[in-house]
Amino acid sequence: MSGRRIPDATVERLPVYLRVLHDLATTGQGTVSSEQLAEMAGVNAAKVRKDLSHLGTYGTRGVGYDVDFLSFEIASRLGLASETAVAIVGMGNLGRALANHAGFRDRGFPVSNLYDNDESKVGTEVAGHVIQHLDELGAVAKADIGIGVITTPPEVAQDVADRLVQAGVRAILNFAPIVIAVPAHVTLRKVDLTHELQVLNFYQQREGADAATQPDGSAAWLREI
Amino acid sequence: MSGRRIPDATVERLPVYLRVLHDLATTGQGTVSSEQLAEMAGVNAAKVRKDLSHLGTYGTRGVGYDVDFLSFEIASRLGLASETAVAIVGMGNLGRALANHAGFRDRGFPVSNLYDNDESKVGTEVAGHVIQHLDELGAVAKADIGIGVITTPPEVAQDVADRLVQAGVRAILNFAPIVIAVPAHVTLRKVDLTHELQVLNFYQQREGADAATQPDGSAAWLREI
DNA sequence: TAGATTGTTAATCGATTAACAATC
DNA sequence: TAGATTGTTAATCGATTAACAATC
Repeated sequence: MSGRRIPDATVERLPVYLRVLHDLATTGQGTVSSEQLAEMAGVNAAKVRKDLSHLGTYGTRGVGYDVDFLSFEIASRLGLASETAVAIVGMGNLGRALANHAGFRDRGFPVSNLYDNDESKVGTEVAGHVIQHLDELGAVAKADIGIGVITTPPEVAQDVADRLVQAGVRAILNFAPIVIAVPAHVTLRKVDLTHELQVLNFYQQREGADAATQPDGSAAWLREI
Repeated sequence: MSGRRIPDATVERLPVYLRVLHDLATTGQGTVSSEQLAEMAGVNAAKVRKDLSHLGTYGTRGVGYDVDFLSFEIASRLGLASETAVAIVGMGNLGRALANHAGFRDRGFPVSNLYDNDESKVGTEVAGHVIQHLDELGAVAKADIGIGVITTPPEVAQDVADRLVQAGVRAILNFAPIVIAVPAHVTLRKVDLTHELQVLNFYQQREGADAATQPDGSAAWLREI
């Protein structure tokens, strides 16, 4: 059944499936089973079928899914039929790296505007774009920026978010390591690099602790005392 | 009750709480209620108390949590008592930006090694480190690298992951837009920038559709035909 | 027809949340 | 003691998974 509301957990996996389907299309494979798609996406087959069932009944029993057709349907659901312009605010190391990241343009997210509040940077070029002053953000027509990316220091991130919202931006990707607040109609996601390292650290350490735990539940290091 | 196993969802939030607690410590605030911590972390108070209850009973009824003490306990659980060295493989735009990212060192994750397979880059310096050839990865003693970061093109990401695992690295953060496989004892996380934009695009678009949906359930655009 | 594979059901598991007794 | 706030319970919700009838 092609239910109306797609679960959040499923939405998170759609880009992964799309990526795999593109790879399959490149190799010329015409159809794919949930089994193979699952294998390549790093999930299990039941989850793939359940996820896809939320989009519609696009598979053929006994055969699988048509790679191109499924690819198109997922892209449509993700709203990738048209390009979405991206503005990056904060031209430090990360901001410049993202501005130069070819993957954005290639995947339908061309970088259209770069901003900073540092006068020495304003007017210089990065990745073919002249850096504008943050104050010019309001001059952009509402529809011109689909997604705002924040790569500023945390101290100014909330202010930048406010300005983006004021300028009509309704989707924000925040790289600044701070919790920012936006109105309900704005979609916010964050990428916190240190956060990733800390969580990795936790599981790595726990894995080690588990490995050192004996069947009787006592930790190995206790024996070394 | 300080249960042994911390739920994944809680682990994901611990770094956020830690960040907030550090900010509070900086302002000199001695104790914090679950209410305030929740507000600052962007979650609800019941979730904060539930999360913290998995670590132990560190709060005081009627008072709240001691900022420094709780901060220390969370940091301990995340394994942040000692530093964890980070190696970055792939010295493109993103790799160089991460190498220069001061936030890593400041948070206990000093960048210790940089690698690339491009001979023209090997031997040059980035952020005070000489870039080494990928082939030298195996020469690193097991304990020297705590976390490997992959910022290569997707085509070589799996090979790089294999080499990191071979070199004894047990935690990997993958920025290459491809699903990579690692042995069970290795912890893997990924950051896919395009993925983030695609998911943002989905919700932004759906938000628009929701706004255009009338109370009776019909979409607004139907009326415009 | 026989084999393959989907789409869906239902059981299970984990996460969220409100409510409140415990207690500082 | 009275007010505040935790830690825990229990209800609810959403996600995962195995199993299998439907069907190509």
